[in-house]
Formats: sequence, structure tokens, C-alpha cells
Amino acid sequence: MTMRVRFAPSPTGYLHVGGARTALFNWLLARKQGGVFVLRVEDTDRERSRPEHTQAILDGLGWLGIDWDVGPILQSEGVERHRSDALRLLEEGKAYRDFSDPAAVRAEAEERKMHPSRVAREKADAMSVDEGTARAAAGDVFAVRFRVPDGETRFTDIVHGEVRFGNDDIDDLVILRGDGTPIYNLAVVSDDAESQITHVIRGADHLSNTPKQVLLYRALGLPEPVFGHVPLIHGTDGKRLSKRHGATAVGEYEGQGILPEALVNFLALLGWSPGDDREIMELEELIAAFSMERVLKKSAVFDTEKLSWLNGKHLAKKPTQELVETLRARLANDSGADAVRLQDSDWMNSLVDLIKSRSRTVEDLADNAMPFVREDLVYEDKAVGKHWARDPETALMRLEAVTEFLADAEWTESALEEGLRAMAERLGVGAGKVIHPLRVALTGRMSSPGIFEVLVLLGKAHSLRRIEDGMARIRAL
RNA sequence: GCCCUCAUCGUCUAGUGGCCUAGGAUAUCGCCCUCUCACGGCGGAGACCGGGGUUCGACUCCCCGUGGGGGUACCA
Repeated sequence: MTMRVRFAPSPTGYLHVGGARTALFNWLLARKQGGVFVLRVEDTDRERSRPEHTQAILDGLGWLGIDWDVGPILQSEGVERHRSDALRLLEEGKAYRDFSDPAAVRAEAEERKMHPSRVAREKADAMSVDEGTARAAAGDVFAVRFRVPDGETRFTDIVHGEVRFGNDDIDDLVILRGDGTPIYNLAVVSDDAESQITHVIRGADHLSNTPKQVLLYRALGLPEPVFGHVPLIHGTDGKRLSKRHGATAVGEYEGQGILPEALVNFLALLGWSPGDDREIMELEELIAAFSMERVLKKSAVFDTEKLSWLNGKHLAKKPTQELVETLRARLANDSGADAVRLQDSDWMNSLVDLIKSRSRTVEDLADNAMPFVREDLVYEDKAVGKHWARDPETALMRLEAVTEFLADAEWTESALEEGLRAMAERLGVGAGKVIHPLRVALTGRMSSPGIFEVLVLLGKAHSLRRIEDGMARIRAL
């Protein structure tokens, strides 16, 4: 039997990194085993579900490179089946009508220190079947509650092993609301069975709900899938990952310049490891190495520092040509960017080669490119202060000497380096003393790629113009 | 409250009774490279939650405790 897994997000927000990790594990498993990956959108909460969220989730998955074989199936399309399943349980006496008012039951339960579902069952049992049928026929509103049988419910979870719950601890759950719409626990069971899901891999937050679902599978006479509850992702304080820990939506990481392959790699390593020392892995490699047996039970903390490092690795690994495209896309809306240079592929390749090892994110890449792709230079206060303002006369003198040397220098890295070092020696100072003020003039910054590479990249005319501008600024200090 | 579940460096993890004076990565610190910043190289510091068992021997098995997380809706 081919393995069939699914990812079933509810469209109540954007694609959360936790959800993305669950989707990834399902996807990796399906791809590894030659199985089928089903995508189902659980939109039965009409209060909170929104179509734009569905689209955002689909976009997020697509960005990560996670595709699906079946779907997206909308859970709401299955309500008739959910309803008939619930009604069947009612007919078979495995569920009962609950005519009580939820608020009143809650109040009574509190007073009698009981669970609401016990009160509801008591009231239902006090009513004869005929009376219930008559009231229903008369149009009285009722919810349908599943009658949890006595005993114990156990199931095997591929990450946790055998799990058992005493049925006394499981309350009679509503499966059909007063308005006739189905409740989650019934809908998932009905839908997973309908899609012939063989392995339900989901977050550990569903572990406690699983016995209810197992009971429903059995009452409905449906084949039970294998369950696997993967650990949750927490914030740095050990609490469930939420907004206050920073970005939680996949789209936010895209906005921060994180590469999809890096996020996928990072997410895969949260609660799973290949068993050897590999950390930087591509999608294909992850598929080949993945197995549920190596999924951990312990929840993991989402550490953005490590994600950032991993992103830097993937950035450095990525072909320069591709990064040029990424950078162009990023700079497309930058009105100050030099359009001619952006189009010059050879020049862009040289630029990216110089800045990619100095960047951890696409954002960094764009920032590091600024002094080169924009005509108007932004001078960092710190750089100006340290290398110009502290001793303007000397800075000016050195830049004049540099200008003189550059005027008829051969424009290659080696020739520039040789000549400039010799010049510094003649001035009786270390090369750094000349290079630092020059760097500020050329880039406006404290740090940049090697100065000779910068000179070559910028070109002679451009470099000389910037030095001239710089000297004018120093005189104005 | 009740139920479920988890527990190795700050963080991600390796470890399935002797290979562990606990390995790797990240972060951090120091050194090297060096025109700066990165990259890279080398090195340091840093963990088996506590207590009982079981065993010749426990990070590894069992029990209790503690702490964290989850569930307990006519939410999903």
C-alpha cells in the first residue's frame, strides 16, 4: 500500500514556521517513500478562516519548494459527509442529542464541580429516545455529542511509542454543533479516512486529542492510520513560539532575506538530524537522509542566530549568477540604483563575488552592494570621524598623494597594490594609513571588500571622482 | 485541578549498558591570516535536572520528585 500523508493547516493566519516544519516532515517522508502528499485546508472555523490566508499558506509552501500531489482540498467541501457520519453515530446509539444550552450547562457544571460534558450526558440520558426524536422533529436545536465508551484507548505513535489514555479522562465531545456544522475532531477523522491517509504526521499539540479521534475511527468502522506527533517549536524562553519571539511567519523570513533552501535546511534540523555530522544540506540530500525513526521527542528552540549562519552558508554556496538575479530583483524598486550597472552582468558577477562571503542574508547582500550600485554615497559618521575628521590635514594629504599615483597607474589589482604600497613607504607610513581614508572616500564605510578589488570594480574614472568628492568634504570639515 | 508528554553544553544535536576523562555545530572568548569587514585556520571555556533503585558497570533501563510543554471549547 502506498503511503499517503497530509498537511492540514487552518487558514487563520500566515504559514507559521511550526506548520512549515510539519509540512516539511510530511513532504520529506512522502518523497522518500514514494508516497502521496495531500494538502487539505481546514477552513471549517468560519469566524477566523480567510481566503487570503489560504493563498498565503500556498505561497509559503511554494516558496519553500514543498509541492503537493493532491489538493488543496477544502475541508468545508466535506461537510455533508461529516454530517452524515455524525448522524450515523447518532442512529447507532454511539452519539446522543444534546438539547441543552451551552452557557447553562457550563454554569451548572461549575456549581456541581463537574465537567460540562458529564452534565450534558446526564440530561441526555434522562430523556427517552422518543422524546429526543420528537423534540428534534419539532425543530428544537441540538448538538450531537459522541458517547465515549468505558475502558482505555491506546494507540501506537511512531515517535512516542505506545500511548494510552483512560477513557474516564476523555469527555463526550460535541461532533456536530447546534447549527449542524461539524467539529474538528470529527472532520479530521472523516477527511483523513476519505483521503485514505495512512500516516498522520502532525504537531505534538494534537497528541492529547488523538484518543478521541481513535475512538471515532473505531466507532465509525474506519481504518486507523499510523500516528506520529512531532515535537513543537519553542521560542528562546522555552515558551511556544509566538509573535513576541520575533518573526513566526515564513513570509517574514523571506522578507528578511533568508533563502528558502536555508529555511528548509534549518527547519529540517529542528527535531531531526541525519545521524552524522552533516548540517548544510540541500533538499535532495534531506529527502535521501530523512526518516521518522530519527525524529526527536523533545521540542526545539528556534534559534535565529543559527538560521542566520546557515543562510550565510547557503548564500556562499549559491552560484554567483543566481545571486545576481536575486540582487537585481531586490534592487528593482531602488530608484537610486544605477540601472546601467545593474544590467552589466560581468560587472554584477564581480560585485557579488566580492560581497557574498561578507553577507549572511539577501538583505546584507543588498546593503553591501549599495556603495557600488548607487551613485550617491552615504558616508558613515563613524568612518568619517575616525579616518577623516580626526586629522583632516593628513587625510587630505594622503588622498592627494593617492590621486597623483592613481592618475597614471595601471588599473589592475596587482599593479595598484604594488604601487600604493610603495607610495605609502615613500610617505613613511604603513599602507593601512593610506587605505583607510581611501576606503571612506570610495565606499563611505568603515569596512568593505579589499581596497584594490574595490578600485578595480569601481573603475578609474569613478574612483577618482569619489576621491575628489571626498577631499572636498574633508576641506569642508 | 485532571490527563498526556518531554528532559545531554546558552541553543541545535550525536549518543540505544562498558567505545564517554560525553563527539559535532552554533553562539562566545583568544590566536593566526590581514588594508578594514567577512570568509578561512587553530585553540579555550561550556552539558548528561535531582534522588532512589537494577547491574560487575549507567548519559543510556525502572521508580519517585522537580521543571518545561501540550490537552482539557458547540476553535483548529
